[in-house]
Amino acid sequence: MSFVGTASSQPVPFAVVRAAAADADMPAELETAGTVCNFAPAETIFGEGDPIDASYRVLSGVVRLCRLTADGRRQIAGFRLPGDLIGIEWTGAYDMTAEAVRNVTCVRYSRSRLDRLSHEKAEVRDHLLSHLCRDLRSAQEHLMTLGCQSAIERVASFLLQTARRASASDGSVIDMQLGRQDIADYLGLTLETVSRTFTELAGRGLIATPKRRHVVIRNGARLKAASLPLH
Amino acid sequence: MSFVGTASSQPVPFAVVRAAAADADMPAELETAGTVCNFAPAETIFGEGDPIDASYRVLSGVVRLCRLTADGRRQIAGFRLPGDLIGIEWTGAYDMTAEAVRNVTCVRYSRSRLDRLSHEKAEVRDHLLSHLCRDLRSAQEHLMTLGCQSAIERVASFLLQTARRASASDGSVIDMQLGRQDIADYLGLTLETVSRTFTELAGRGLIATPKRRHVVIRNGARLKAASLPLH
DNA sequence: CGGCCCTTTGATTATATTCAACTCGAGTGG
DNA sequence: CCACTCGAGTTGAATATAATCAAAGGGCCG
Repeated sequence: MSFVGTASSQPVPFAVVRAAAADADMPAELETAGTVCNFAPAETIFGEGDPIDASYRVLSGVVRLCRLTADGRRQIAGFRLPGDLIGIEWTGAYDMTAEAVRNVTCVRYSRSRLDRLSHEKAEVRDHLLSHLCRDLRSAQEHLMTLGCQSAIERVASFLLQTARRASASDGSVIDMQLGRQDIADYLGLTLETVSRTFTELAGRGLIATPKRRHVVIRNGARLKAASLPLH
Repeated sequence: MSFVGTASSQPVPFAVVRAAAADADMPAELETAGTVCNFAPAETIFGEGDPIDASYRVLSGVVRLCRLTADGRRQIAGFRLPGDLIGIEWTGAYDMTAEAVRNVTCVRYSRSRLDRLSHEKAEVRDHLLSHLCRDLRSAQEHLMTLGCQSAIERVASFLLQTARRASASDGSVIDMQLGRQDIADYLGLTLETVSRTFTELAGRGLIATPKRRHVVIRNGARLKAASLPLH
């Protein structure tokens, strides 16, 4: 099977998209403050329970936020893309572990500096607040997925969400960087079930999987029908 | 079977507890502002998608926050107890439906007034912010439940969480007001599965169900072992 | 006391998990 | 440049878990 014909030849860089949009409402104070730092694949940016000494803004790559259980089960609460802020919780300790999925670049804001900025500049405070609200909203959306949807619906919703965040349209190749296990832990499924579901969706012609960690939405409308219409 | 001997004779009023604690850090401005209003069982306080014209503080009773899918599936995002604030999202419309589980009393704050208060008084703003953080944290906890736990673990965790919120200790009767369907929709299970799990836990002697919507934790330690140790 | 709704229980089925084998492909070193 | 190797992904068969369908029991309300 071949999708070279219809698929655009340049993969949509899932991990670099949205930076422009997010930067648009980024206060100048945050734009200039902070230090750039890099993380290798699977490297920990901060760990659950660690005292909060810094917050980060993602510049490139994908970050996974996750929690582990005592017996090793993992739940990924979400993926953060360029433009997103992580580690801005107001408690004393991080309540999630943040890990680089593959190579990641961030801007690091020291806690004290961010506190001062958000205290002095209403613009910064509002920006952090709106991020917090976005996180809450996305967690609630995620709850619907985990509580109400079947495997196919979960994967279909996830792919649509991914395509939307990447501003990808039908036919564009999305480089989502994520392996099957990451997707499984995000969706509350096993990696085998995710794999089978990809195969099933590809068989129906709704998507294509040209190469590892890449995906093409071939029929967004039908994919949407396969996902759960939330309202 | 009888638990009258060990169970305290007065049910712990799950729905009235915590008011004292929550009120402790309640800004005086919020304490005095607003109008009291009542809701009958199953009555809608506000609906998902409605324009936000007011926020509420629960005085008594239990409120469920939920979302429906197009085909009628329901996910309950959480239950709100006295002292909790609902409808404080910063978007233009409510993103949840809030319904009274049984009789509920609330204080209603008009949107414009709350906006003004939070703008003028840092104390009020911080209070709203801390509530928002609490909501986010509880949503993330909920994600672990829905993504990682088995039916028994979910019910056990839920009961422990309920007991903690009610400040109930082993042996006290907790009036949780919730029916099996509400618990099921919160935990992402069916009501039959919830019922069977209650039966199972009661059979093991971990809990007792003296009457409808009441529950007694008989062995909190073993119940905790049956729930998922989150870390 | 009667009716209704909530809850429990049972039997069967659907769905996803588990365990296992195999395939593919990307990256590596000869 | 090609062969090799290892990790990621796919596929299959058997199993476990919860959902579904159905019926009966019990408590709370009038």
